[in-house]
Amino acid sequence: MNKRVSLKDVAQHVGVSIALVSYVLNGQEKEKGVSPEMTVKIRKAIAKLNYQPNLVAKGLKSGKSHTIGLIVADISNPFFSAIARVIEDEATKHGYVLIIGSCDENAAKSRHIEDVFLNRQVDALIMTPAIGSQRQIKDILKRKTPVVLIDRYFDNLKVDSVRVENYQAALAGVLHLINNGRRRIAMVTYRTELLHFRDRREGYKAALAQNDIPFNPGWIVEGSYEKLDHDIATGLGQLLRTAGIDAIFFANNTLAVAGLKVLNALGIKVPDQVAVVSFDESEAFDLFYSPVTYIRQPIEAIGKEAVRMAIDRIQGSTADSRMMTIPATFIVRESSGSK
Amino acid sequence: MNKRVSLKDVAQHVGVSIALVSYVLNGQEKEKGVSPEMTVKIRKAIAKLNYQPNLVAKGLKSGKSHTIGLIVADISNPFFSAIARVIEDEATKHGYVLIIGSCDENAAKSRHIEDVFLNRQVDALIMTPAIGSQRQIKDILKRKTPVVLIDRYFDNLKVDSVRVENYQAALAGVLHLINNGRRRIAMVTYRTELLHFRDRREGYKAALAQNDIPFNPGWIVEGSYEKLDHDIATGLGQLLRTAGIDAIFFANNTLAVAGLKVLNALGIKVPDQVAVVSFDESEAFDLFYSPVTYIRQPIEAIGKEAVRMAIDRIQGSTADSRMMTIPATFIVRESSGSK
DNA sequence: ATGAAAGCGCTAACAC
DNA sequence: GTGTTAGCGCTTTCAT
Repeated sequence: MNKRVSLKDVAQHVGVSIALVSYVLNGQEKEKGVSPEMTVKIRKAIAKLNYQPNLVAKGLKSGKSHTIGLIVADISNPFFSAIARVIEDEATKHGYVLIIGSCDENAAKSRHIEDVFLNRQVDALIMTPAIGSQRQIKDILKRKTPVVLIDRYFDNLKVDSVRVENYQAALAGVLHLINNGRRRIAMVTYRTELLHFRDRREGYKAALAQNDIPFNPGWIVEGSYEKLDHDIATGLGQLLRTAGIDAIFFANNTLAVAGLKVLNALGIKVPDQVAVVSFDESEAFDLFYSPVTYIRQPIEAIGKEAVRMAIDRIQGSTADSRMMTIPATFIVRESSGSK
Repeated sequence: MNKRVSLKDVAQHVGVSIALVSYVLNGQEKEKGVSPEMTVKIRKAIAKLNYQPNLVAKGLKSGKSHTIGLIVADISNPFFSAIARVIEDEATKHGYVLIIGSCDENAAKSRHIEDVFLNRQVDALIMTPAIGSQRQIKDILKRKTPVVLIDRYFDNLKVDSVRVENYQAALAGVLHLINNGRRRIAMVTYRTELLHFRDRREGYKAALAQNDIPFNPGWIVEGSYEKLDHDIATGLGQLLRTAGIDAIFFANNTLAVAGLKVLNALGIKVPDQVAVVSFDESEAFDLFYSPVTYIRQPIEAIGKEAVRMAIDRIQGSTADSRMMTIPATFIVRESSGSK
C-alpha cells in the first residue's frame, strides 16, 4: 500500500515489459503497434494500481522540467501576486508548474534565485528584473534558458519583455489633472533607475511641458524602498506645507497609500485642496473618502503574454527578442476632480 | 560554451572518475580519502568549468526534491500572498524551493494541484484546504507525503496544522464593541462550512451571550465567494436600513472592504452611527476616514511554524499529528469608538 | 587513493 | 507485437 508504484510494477503486474506500458501511457499504442487487447489490459492495471508517473524521472530523461520560474520583487505585494496568479493560471493551462521567488529589488538575491531555479532545470524564467541584473540575465540567455522580463526592462539588452505604456499613461494622468485646472502638480516616485519609473517621470514632465508649466525638480518627492513611509512623510509633508501644491501624481499604489496617509495627517482635503492621480490600483483607493483616480495596469494581459512568449521560446522559437507594450487604462473617479 | 557541464565533463577534464568529483562536490573528500592534491585539482576544474549540479538528477537519485508545495485558496489574495512570502523565505532558508498553486476554495481543483505536485515529488505539502478535501488529504498522508494545514482545519483528521485562535479573537473583538456601548451588533461572514469561520461566529455569539444580548440569526449576513459584493450589498444594505444596527463585526478583510463600501454608499458614519471591527488587516483600513479596528493574524508565525512542521516530517518525524494554535493581536483604532 | 558499476524511473531506438 | 537496452546526471557500494 505504501511505496509509489512505478512503470516496472505495472509491467510486472501485467507480465509485460515496461516499454509497452510506457507506450500505452503516452498514447503511442497505435504508432508502436501494441495489440488492442494488451492495451486494454495495461490500461486496467494502470488504473487498478493507481499508477502515477514520476515527473522528476521524466524530466531527467527529457531535459524538460515543465516548470517555469517566476521571480518577482516581492510576492506579498498585491501587484505582483495578482500577476503571479494570472501567470499561474496560464502556466497550468499549458501543463506547466510555477516556482516562485522574491528578490526584493536586489540583484544578488535575484542571482541566487536564478541559480537555484536554473539548477532545477526550469524551462523558462519570467522575472521583474532588479537593477543591475542585466549581466546575469545575459548569462542565463547564453545558457539557452528563455527569459521574459515583465514590468521592468533594460535598454540594450536583447531579451523578450512585456511592458506597459508607462510614458503615455503618466502623460494622460497628468494632463487630466491639468485639464481639471491644476498647475502646481507634484510627483511622488521612487529614487530608482528602473526605466519604467523613469518613463512615468518623463510622462509627467511632458504633460507639464505641453502646457507651458515649468518643471520644478523640487516638486518631485522620492522615496526609498527601505523606509518608504518615513521618506514620503518627510519629503511630501515638507512640500505640502511650503509649496502650495494643488495636485499630486503618484508613480505607484504603494507610494499613493503612503502619500494619502500624509494628506490625511495634515488634514488636507482631496480633491478640494489637492487632487490626486495614481498609477496602479489598490483596494484602499475604493475606500478612501474621495475614491482615487488611477491608471489600471493590464495585469491579465501582461501575465498571459509573458507565458505565451516563454512557451514560444521553450518550443524552440529563435526569433529576434520581442518587446510587447500594452496600453494601460485610465479610471477617472473623484480624487482628481476640478476645483 | 553551450551545453550544461555535467559531472562527467569535470571528471574528463581532470582525467579522473566521476566518483571523485562527486565526493569533492559533497565535501566528502576526507571520509572518502581523496588526496589533497586531487581535491584541489578537482575544485579548480569545477570552478573553471562553472559546474552547476543538476538538481533534477540529484532528486531522482535521492528521492528528495527539496521542494515544498504550497496550495492556497488564491495567491492573489493579499492574506495568502503575505503568508506565501513568509513561507518562501523560511523554505529558502532551509534549502527548499516553493511551488505554488491556487485552488479557489475548490476541492476538485485542489485535488488536481495535489496530484501534479505529488507527481513532481514534493517533499511536503502546505495547504489551506478547501471544503470537502479531507478524503484526499488522508490519501496523501497514506502515501507518506507530509501535509501541514494552515488557516483552516478539519475536525477528526489527524494531520499537522497551524491555526489561529479564531474563537478567542472574535470574542474579544465583539466584547470590545459591547464595552463601547454597542448592543445591536451584526456579523458579516461567508456562507461556508469552513471551521475557522464557524469559530469566529461562535466567538461572536459567545460575546453576545456573556452580555445577555439575545442572538438574532437575521443579523448574520452571509456572502458567497462568487458574488461577494452583490451579496453583501444586498444583505447588509437591507439589514442596515431596517434593523437599527449600531455595530458590525466582519469575519475577514475582504468582507470588511465590501461592507465598508456599503456603509459609504448609504452615507452611514463610522463609528458614530455604526462601529466596525474586522478580522484580518488591509491597506484599505488605514486609509478609511475612520481607521478600522482589526484583529491581526500572526502571519509570520503561521508561515514559520508551518515550514518547521513540514521539515520536521520530511526529516522523518513520526510523532502524532500536532496542532499548533497561535493567538491573534487586537489592534484598536477609531472605527470601533464609543458613541 | 581511485575507479567501475548499479540503479533511481523513464523514454525510445533497436532487436527479435 | 513485444522485449531488451542504453542513457539522462547523480550517489554510493564495492573492488582494486
